[in-house]
Amino acid sequence: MNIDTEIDEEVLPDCSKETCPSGVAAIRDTLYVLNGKWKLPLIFALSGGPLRFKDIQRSLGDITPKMLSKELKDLELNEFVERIYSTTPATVTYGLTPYSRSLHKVTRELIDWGKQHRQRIGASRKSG
Amino acid sequence: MNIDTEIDEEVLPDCSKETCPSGVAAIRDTLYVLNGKWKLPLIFALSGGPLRFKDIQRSLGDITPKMLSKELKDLELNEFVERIYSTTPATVTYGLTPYSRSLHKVTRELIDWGKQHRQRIGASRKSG
DNA sequence: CGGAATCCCAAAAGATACTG
DNA sequence: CAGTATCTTTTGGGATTCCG
Repeated sequence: MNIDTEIDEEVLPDCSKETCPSGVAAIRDTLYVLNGKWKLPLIFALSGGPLRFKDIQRSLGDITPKMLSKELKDLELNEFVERIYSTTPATVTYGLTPYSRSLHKVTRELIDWGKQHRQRIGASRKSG
Repeated sequence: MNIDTEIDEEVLPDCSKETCPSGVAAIRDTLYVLNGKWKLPLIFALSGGPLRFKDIQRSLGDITPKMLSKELKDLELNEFVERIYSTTPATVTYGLTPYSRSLHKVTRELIDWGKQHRQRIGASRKSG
């Protein structure tokens, strides 16, 4: 726990210009911010309303507290998630920011695709 | 290059049941198949038509041949990409399968979001 | 050009234990 | 409950070399 908590993250990768076509660049931008195994599931888990640390953990199934803690910090930095302090009783919950709502269609498509893909896998495993 | 080329990958993670809500599970399913830095950009890069190895490399900007080779294999296994052999001249290209088209809306949303996010970042860096 | 083989490093992620 | 600290393992990914 040092004083200035050095944050040297780049905002976005440098694949923006003529190095790669704009579509590829845009996808890479998105993936850069939403990278890893947990960020999107976590954001979706909060879409029903703010949750406490332990409840998020349960929603995600098997994330370790260390990972969850780190991911929450990342998402706070990128303004997708905010801590909500409440007194009586003194608890902290994590909720989505307005900006995170811009991800709604992304998560929607990911869910839809995941569902149909699982069906496909199930079907193909039966039929051969 | 051994004989049986052991493939022990699980088709999908086991977060499917009551352990986590269906939306979270579906997102995790999707992310499990499309994980990493390169798969989605790669699929999108091929959406304009089949490309050769070197051309894909150029499209993605800076992927190493080793990574590209690995990612192409992964995507072949999951039936998103297929090799296309052509004679006269003898070349190999990589093209999208019909199934990969089911990802169209996903990539569309990722691109849209990436573009608007980059704008937002640019704007906020100027104003604040 | 189209890759495969090898080596190496950094980041991601998991296990476990611990504190307020 | 809400995290933090340490440690270990796994994966991602780059550099380089080599071969058909």
